[in-house]
Amino acid sequence: MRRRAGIADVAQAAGVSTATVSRALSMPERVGAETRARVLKAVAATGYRANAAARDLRQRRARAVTLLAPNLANTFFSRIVAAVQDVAGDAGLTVQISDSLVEVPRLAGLGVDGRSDGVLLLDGGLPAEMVRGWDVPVIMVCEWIEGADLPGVRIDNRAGARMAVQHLLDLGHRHIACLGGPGGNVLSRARADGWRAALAGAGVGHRPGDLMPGDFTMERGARAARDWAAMAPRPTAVFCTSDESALGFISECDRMGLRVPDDVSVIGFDDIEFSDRFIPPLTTIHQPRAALGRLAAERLVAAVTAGAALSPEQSILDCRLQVRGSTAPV
Amino acid sequence: MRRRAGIADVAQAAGVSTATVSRALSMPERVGAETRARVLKAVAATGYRANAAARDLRQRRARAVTLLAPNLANTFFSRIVAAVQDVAGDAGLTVQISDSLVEVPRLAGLGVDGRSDGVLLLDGGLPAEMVRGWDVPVIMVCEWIEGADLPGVRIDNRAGARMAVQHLLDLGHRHIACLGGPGGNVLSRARADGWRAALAGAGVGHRPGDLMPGDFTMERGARAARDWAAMAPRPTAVFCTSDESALGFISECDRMGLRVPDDVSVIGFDDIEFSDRFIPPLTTIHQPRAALGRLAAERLVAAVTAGAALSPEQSILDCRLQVRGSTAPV
DNA sequence: CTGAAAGCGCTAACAA
DNA sequence: TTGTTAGCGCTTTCAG
Repeated sequence: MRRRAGIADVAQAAGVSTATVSRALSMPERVGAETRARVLKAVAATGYRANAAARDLRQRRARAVTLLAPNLANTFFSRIVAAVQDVAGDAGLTVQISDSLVEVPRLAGLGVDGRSDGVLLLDGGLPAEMVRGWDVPVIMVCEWIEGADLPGVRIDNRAGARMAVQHLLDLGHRHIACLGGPGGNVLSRARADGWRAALAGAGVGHRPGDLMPGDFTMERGARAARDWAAMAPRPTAVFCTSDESALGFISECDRMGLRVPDDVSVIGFDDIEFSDRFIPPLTTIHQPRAALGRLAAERLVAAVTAGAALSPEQSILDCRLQVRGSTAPV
Repeated sequence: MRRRAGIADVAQAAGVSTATVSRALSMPERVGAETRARVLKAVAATGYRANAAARDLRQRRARAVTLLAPNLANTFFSRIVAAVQDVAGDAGLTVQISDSLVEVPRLAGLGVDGRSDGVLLLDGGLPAEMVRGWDVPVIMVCEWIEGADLPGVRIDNRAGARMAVQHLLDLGHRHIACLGGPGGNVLSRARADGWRAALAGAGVGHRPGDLMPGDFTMERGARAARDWAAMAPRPTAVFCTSDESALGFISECDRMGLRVPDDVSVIGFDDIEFSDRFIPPLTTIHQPRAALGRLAAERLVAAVTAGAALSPEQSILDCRLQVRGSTAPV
């Protein structure tokens, strides 16, 4: 296959300068109609396609944004990724994905190597000073970094957790366990706080063992179910800080011959795809993932295309209680 | 914030030429020890970081691969995406994601705009001539394009489907429906073929209505369950060509007061995360998604870094029957 | 071992 | 309206 045509080939074929070709393609109105036609014909004849990398270098921008998340395999992220891709794609920006769990040196270069115009950060666990070292705009999605006050898009996790626990209280439960998330994670903390606050608000106590360690995964949820079954007295309800762990919990209950919600009420957090179709359907806090991804992408794209800084505000989207079949009165 | 240091700034600070700085950084052994030290000091002092975009342009490569899939929101893809990211990242390549469902013109530019060195294509529905028009290597993952014989990595879907149906036959089922996938999709066809072949091999017949239209989604699976319930006689087992649709099917059976596997055996295809923890756990054909993504990425990365063409072979990975609780003897 | 100079392929001032 | 001329920031001959 012969070498791909460059702008010079087109210019020659059309009998004009390369500058004219460039203009005919990117600002057609500033070129004579007849010239433009000649150029377009030459483009068609040569099969010319502009080299985006060269244009980007010249214009000192990358026309790309980076999505940085821990564990891309997590299905929680997929909807967000899709929404981001959608918005960015419509704006003519490429989306690059990266794993935030790789070594810091590799990450540090990300925001400064000229290959990305902005970052969507879904991991609140990165060192604030590293993120500050990037010289492209950064927006946090879902999570946030304590003390680095970056622009962000998220829900009020603490309030969501309170709603969840309040729902259980409303059903008459008075012994409510909480299955936590990964240690150190901001969401884990906020949601566990909400659990505590709801109980305190209702004057209901809890024992040390009622806050069960977790990590948002199904396997860990299953393990928690076994631990729960061994407790005496058993909590009559459990607030799982993620849907995945709730699903794992329920599944393991089933394997132990215990029924949800008859033997224990279970509520989750996130409202992932499968929750609605689980058996029983999972009562949970709905987190609008597509909207979160979309809004974050829109804010970032706006900043990037305007060449402006991101406004530092936090966009807080609503979450809501989605009552389904996994919770019942005591 | 002051302007980011360029290679010229470093050169000046170190009292050497830009060429030497470049060499000190990328081929340290070809520079005098003392000079190298001076350069590194200057790098540290200026906070210099090479502009990757400029390097890439000069070297005429993008150090990036593109992952092109329909509907990134589909959880089926997440594991593959993660595996690809992992392999590519380790090789120093960026992963760009794109939606294969956007308009053809936008897609056509993808493989020729100099911003990507290769494509992982997860959509068998793209026009072959467009893909042929790309001038970077392309590897198909999971799906394939009829008639364009591109390198690929996948399982034998027809054989997998046969295994699934054979399992039902072995359990004594003689009236086995098939819930299909999206029309025109290569996987739909291959899996439905496998269903037909297995039945034929066992001398078991099927009626026209036994091949139910589907699209791999849970909602459609649920709808199929209602259709199935209305059939007379009802098939005693159904082979769903995707796990998602199987889960939707089972869930809807539950809502109708019917039990799986007591009232109907259900088998899926893919073995997604949730299948193992569904109630009942889903019997299915395990498709090694991480391995598929990993191998495809490895092949592509090898070709890209060697600057060589991809060998045209199809890598066929093993799939296997994973028996769980959603199937039972008649 | 090091430096000067020529680009990668394109766009943006500036003139004409 | 069009062409000329410089670069974007780096790497890579080619000399020295």
